[in-house]
Amino acid sequence: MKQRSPWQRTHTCGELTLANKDQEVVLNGWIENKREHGKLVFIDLRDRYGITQLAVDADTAGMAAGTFDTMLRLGAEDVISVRGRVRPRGEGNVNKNRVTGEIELCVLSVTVLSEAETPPFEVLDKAEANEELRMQYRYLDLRRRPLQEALMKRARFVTAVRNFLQQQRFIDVETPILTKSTPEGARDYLVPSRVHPGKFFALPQSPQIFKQLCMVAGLDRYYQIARCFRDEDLRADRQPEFTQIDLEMSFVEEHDVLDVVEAMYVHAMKEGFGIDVPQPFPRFDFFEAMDKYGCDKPDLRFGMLLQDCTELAKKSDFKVFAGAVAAGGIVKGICAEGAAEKFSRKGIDELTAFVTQLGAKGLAWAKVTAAGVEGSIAKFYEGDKGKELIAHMGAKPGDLLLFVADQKRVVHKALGDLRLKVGGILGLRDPKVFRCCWVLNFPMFEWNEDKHRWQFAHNPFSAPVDWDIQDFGVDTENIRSRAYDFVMNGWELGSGSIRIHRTELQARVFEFLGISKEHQRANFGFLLDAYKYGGPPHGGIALGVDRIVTLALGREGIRDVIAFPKTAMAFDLMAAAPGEVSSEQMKELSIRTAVEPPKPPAQ
RNA sequence: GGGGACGUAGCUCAAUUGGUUAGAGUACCGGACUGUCGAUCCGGUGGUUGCGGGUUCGAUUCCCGUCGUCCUCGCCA
Repeated sequence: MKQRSPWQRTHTCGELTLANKDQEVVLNGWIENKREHGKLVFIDLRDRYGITQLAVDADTAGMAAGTFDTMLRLGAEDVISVRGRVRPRGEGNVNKNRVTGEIELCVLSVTVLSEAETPPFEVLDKAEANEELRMQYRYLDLRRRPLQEALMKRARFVTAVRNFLQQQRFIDVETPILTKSTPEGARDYLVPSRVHPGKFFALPQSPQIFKQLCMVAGLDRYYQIARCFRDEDLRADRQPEFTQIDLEMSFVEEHDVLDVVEAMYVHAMKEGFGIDVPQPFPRFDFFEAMDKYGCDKPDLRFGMLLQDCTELAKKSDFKVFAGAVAAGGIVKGICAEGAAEKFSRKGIDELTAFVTQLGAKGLAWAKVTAAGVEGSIAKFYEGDKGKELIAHMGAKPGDLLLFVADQKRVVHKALGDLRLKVGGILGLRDPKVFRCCWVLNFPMFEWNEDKHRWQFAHNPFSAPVDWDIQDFGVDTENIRSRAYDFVMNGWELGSGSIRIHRTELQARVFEFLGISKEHQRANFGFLLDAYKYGGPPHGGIALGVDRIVTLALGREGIRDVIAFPKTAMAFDLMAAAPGEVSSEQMKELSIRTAVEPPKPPAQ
């Protein structure tokens, strides 16, 4: 039999029920709450598994001397071991909100394992303290059930992913954390090398190159729950270090990757969170997604698709419409079902302000009635013209029609965001509903206005749809890459591609992007070299674990699902990191800071 | 780097558009209480109003700077 010290628990705080009636048990945990009634005291004892009520009755036969007084003295967050007898609570005293609510532990003795100072905030299920304080005392915040639940479900999800991939013959491979700076992309976190004075490692922005090298190595299927580091400014959905499900497969085409990931995702969502994600995930061509949803990450929880009205607008008397078309633009509209009476004149003004902020010149609108349309564009759409518009939009009385006329880019941005906003107002974006999709064939390059040159849209290793393409300079904006995104509820959760696996093509992409031969050699030489020795066709994807868990649990931001997150200024309030280091350490690393040491306060 | 919001008791907030001794709930401390479950009742301790400067007879309140937190744009292949 396993050895157990007298103070060690026989059960957790979440498992005792009527089945344990009359048993003598030992529980360990934190005091959550105490309710005194003179000679009777109730204490809620908490551990990860639940809460059990302790009843300390001064008149209990066989109670160890001093137990009652000790219990009276103890308070919130003290850590104790209690020995007692399980007893039913009796009629009218059952707490149905708790698994252990039908019993209580009649305390016979107590051992104080650790006394706690009054905590800086109360450890309650509901977070009442502000985030700054909660991050500073993260270990206290993590005692709260919602946070523990997030960590447990996250762990279950990740385990399900591992099990699935392992079964699909993927190999979990660890790639370096100390690696090489990549010239493009996000800013790197750098680590100075002691033995190579003046030289620096970079923390990986992703294991991208290494996983491709795993393919060249013949591992065939690689995966890793990988930590990635990017030194960019943060957001609610962004941390300087974050976790990806990173995978790569050899001898595959898009559908092979998508099929595996889709099956993995459905499995892990069910195992981790009990969420049923409906399949199959629709697969959109990039331009199809843009046309229908105005963005490359469609929220499929509701319809309200963008509908092209350019042809109708062409012959319109409404100068805003006709004018936009004449200027080479387009006109599109959305139909918000039954929304006519939900938006007052003021409400529509707010929507107008919203799209104006996004670059649109205005918002044309019409409420559909039995007789036709009324609203800002009604006088241009009287009689048959109005009927034609209604028919074109597939609208019925009570619907609200919203239109934007401008250059395509502006229309898609404004109407795409407006669709989300109106959908939100109408309650069509239920956080408990989950709809996934794929978006394929992204443009290979995008124009960088500031740097005045083309840059890759996904990553420089994504293959073009046309393997034999000779000149990237011709019709550049229409060159498509074999890149794809994984999207759920309007959030981009993953991104990947079929890669280039030939030296020559990879070199030409780099060349087109203005990365010199020397630069290529210095930064990607080992990848280009690797391809010389036989690189298999391959492709993969990386999914953002933090975002997936956040969305699945309906939390506000990814900080809620990360054990020890950093602030918006990338600062760890608990550890006070980053911090200063000694001059000896600096000297050893051959580095000097350009920051003036803080002046000592004036005497 | 830009914009916005916030910073008052351990915690969450209030304080009359600049005016008496900065209040409440909760936590904490003391007391009462044998069926509570965010127990209840009575009493009490607790404040550099983030920090620095300015305007004013007088600043939690107005102004400038600074620090911190959050949101957001840029940025994030």
